[in-house]
Amino acid sequence: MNYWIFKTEPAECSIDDLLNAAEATIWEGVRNYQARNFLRAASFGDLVLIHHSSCAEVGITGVARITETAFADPSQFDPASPYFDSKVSLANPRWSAVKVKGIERFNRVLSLQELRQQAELHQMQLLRKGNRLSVMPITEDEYQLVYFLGKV
DNA sequence: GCCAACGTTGGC
DNA sequence: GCCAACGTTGGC
Repeated sequence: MNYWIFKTEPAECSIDDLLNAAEATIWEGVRNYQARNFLRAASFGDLVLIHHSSCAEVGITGVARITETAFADPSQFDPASPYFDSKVSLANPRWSAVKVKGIERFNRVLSLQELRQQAELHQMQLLRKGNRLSVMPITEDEYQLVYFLGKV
């Protein structure tokens, strides 16, 4: 079992969107090689902390689970998609997607400021200055602490 | 809206 | 393969 943090702009796909979706939600549009490689490393059942970015209340808002491991991201082939990549073909896809299901919403949003106050979380990539990765691994201990804080 | 940090592109 | 220029991300 692995643990991850996925960033999302809530205007696009919030924790509530994930929780309200009848089916699993496709996590598409990742266009960074390092983030893509992390997506490919995700296993069925892995737990995912959902982080809201570029919004009024930035922070970790809940938990989701990987329900389908990496497959070719369909949006890379779709000229109508903002994630379209003209350099790929069906025979030579470049980008991957996974599917996730929302599990639960935290009782409050865990801000970056609050997370930074936890000495045990200082190693988290999410908290590094200038961090831009949208898919990041997290240790089990870090996950457990964040989950605890979110449910207080 | 500012701007630091970072990834990508492309000329050489 | 170097590196400057450029575009994007994302917190604040």
